[in-house]
Amino acid sequence: MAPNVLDDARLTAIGLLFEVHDGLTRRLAEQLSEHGLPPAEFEVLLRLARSPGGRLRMSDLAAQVSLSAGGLTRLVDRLERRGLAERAACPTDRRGAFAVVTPEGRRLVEKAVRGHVELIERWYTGLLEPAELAAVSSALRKVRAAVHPGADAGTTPAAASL
Amino acid sequence: MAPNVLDDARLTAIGLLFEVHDGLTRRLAEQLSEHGLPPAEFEVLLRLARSPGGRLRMSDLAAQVSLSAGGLTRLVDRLERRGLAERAACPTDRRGAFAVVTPEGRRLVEKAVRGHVELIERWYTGLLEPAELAAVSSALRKVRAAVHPGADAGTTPAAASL
DNA sequence: GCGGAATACTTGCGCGTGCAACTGGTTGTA
DNA sequence: TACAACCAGTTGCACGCGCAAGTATTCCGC
Repeated sequence: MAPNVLDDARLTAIGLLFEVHDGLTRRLAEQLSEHGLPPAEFEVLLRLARSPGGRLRMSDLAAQVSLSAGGLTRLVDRLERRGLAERAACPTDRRGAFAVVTPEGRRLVEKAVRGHVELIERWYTGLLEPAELAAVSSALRKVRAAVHPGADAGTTPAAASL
Repeated sequence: MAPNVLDDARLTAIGLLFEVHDGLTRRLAEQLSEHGLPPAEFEVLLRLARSPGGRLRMSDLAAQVSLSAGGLTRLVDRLERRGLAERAACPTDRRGAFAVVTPEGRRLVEKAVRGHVELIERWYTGLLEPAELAAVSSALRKVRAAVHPGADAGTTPAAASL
């Protein structure tokens, strides 16, 4: 084991994080595709379904799901074509638009989310002791606060002023 | 807060993991692009540079970096065009091919990796107490073992027989 | 040692995404 | 009121990727 720059412990530390992410993504995507839902579309529907009025501003949604504005435009296009979401004008700002889940979209996420959560339990949360999981989450929360501002764009008025 | 299926704690637990991943990816990609390296190409070069002889079988490499065979073929094509890697025939199996880092490729990763590690320190490892980081890594190792078999394809002879 | 199944890589094709340019709407300044 | 800077969302374009089909080689049963 050469004390090489290429073998830095920090490199393997994020490597671990990334590999876990890939692995989980893969498993979860498989299950979601049984419902005809790519992961990104599932996440958008989920976030809409959780929001008051089932709606969110396009730009807030884009920030939450880490998608570019253009990417989100087309994603919502696809959802709209399938009748899972629709757009609504923003009364206070005529530039803006809301994305809104339709009842059908809501039914679909609620159906898909059950198996989804089961898989999370099987491949992630269930593999760890409760205390272990709590420790991981608390650590990740710190990191998220640093690297992913706007994770909760549009959820709290205060968040906008950060 | 409705005790809704959509607000399951496990959902927010992976959400956290995924958001951290996105955030880190974004920051790191920015730095790598200063060296003209997309993250996937950096990772491939890094893994090659760390391997004995600077070489790895295409299929092992694909498994390690979670890329499809086709995807890796083209990624190595790009590296080859830039003179950062090349292919070598496998003497024992004429179907197979090795990807090999060139000296120039090695110079580039070694140059890029310094800033890369600095950013990891700043946005991940440095944000956590040593014990905290150790706990996270130990937990993630368990998860990886479950969800990402083949994370070390081609590194140990035993791994091939799983 | 012959024929079929499995394996290692490559290629054609379609799709989702980011980036940059564009349209229309809003806010600030004088 | 007029003008400029800015902002929200959409569209054109190029690119990287997965999937499935194709080619070449190796492995296995008989």
